[in-house]
Amino acid sequence: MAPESDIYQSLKSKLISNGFAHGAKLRAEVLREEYGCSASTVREVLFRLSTVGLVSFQEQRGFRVPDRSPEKLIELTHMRVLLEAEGTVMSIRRGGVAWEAKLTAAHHQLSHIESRIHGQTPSDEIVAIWSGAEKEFHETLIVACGSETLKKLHGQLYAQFRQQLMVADRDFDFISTNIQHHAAILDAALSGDEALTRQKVHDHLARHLTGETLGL
Amino acid sequence: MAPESDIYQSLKSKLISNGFAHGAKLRAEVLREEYGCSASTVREVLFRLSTVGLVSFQEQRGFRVPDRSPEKLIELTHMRVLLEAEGTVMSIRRGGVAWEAKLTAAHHQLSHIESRIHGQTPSDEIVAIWSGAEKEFHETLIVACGSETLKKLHGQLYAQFRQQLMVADRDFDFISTNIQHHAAILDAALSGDEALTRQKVHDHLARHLTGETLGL
DNA sequence: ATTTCATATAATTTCGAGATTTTGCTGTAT
DNA sequence: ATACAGCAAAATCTCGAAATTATATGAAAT
Repeated sequence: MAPESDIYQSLKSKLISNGFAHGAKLRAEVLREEYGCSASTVREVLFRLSTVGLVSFQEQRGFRVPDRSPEKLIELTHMRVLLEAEGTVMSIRRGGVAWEAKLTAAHHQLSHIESRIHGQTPSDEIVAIWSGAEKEFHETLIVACGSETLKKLHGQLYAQFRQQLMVADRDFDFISTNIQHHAAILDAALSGDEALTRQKVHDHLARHLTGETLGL
Repeated sequence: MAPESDIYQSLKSKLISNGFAHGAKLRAEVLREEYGCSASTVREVLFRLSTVGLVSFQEQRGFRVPDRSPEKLIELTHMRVLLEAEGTVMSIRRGGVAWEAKLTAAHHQLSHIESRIHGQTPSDEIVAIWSGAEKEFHETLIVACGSETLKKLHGQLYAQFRQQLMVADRDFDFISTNIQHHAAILDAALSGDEALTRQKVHDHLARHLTGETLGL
């Protein structure tokens, strides 16, 4: 039998990879069958996901997938820039060579995948791999910051960001610029230039601050 | 019968005002009686509180009140400075006169209470009033920032910060410096000097960045 | 045709019991 | 004395059904 934590992870990744339509109702009775557990168990999971912003909840009106909104994406991006820039600078200060090695490795992986995608429309599987590598790179940036609080907060924001972005749209034109952005962040971090690093983290996410990535 | 949202609020405020000992076990069966509902309902509430960091949860081992730790308080303070400084600057830019008036009002209230406390050891009731006013002032700083995401995040952090701080300790010696800090933040904000405002927000919280407020 | 109200249907919320797992205790062997 | 196994007690987790509340349907009145 699937323990509740598994259902939590499974539902979470489905929400983040846009396995549900935005605004769709999430009925515990329906999801119950898919996971082979009771409705109460699903309900608990949905409650937990609602407190971290991945599911919206209204009393007596059940659970829903949050709607997409340009404002929300802009706000989430803003917070990501704030936390990621701060966390990366902290990692630079206290991460040492071990962190630099980890970051270089994460970038190498991501870079490899992105150059494969470059130009063509990738398969579902490639998209999933890219998502994992992109997440890994951005998590590695802040992994040595020394603040569990920052990392947990960033995790919440990143998940909501992904949910808003709908990578499933397959608009991978941005990949080529992404390659340059990620390289620029890596170079700045390795050089130890804190101001430059902050700038490059900001530049990488800046296109989400205008609403253009949501078709505005 | 108390709806679940009431139990959530009630438990939350009890956790924040240190109505439970740090590290204490939170058994659903016990809390059930206090709120006159079933254990399952309490369990759901505890789950929700765990996702926002006010309750710690371990699989098959139940719920606990998070332990106090200097590191945690330092991390929470760091994040508060980051978000509160940013949010206040955003409020300065887009809040207008209406926001300035609200902030002045909130400060006036807080200032009044703090000058009454000054020197003496206050009663439970006064502490509760002060807590409310202090929360109100800091929320007002960021209320006009325009980002629901920032406000929600800050709310989570503020709650955890309060839980760590244990105001119940009644060490109100800091009140006199607090009065000056709050006034300095207000003045800086009203003057429109963004850099100065960031500095004053930082200064106000700086004493929590050393661990001294946890007896180190 | 639109609104209002009563009814029927469906969804949500609460509950307490049964199944599972952990925890504490006791006796035995090293 | 310490370590370990087995047993008992207590706590946690899961479940499905009952109670409550929202939503949809349709009839009557304006």
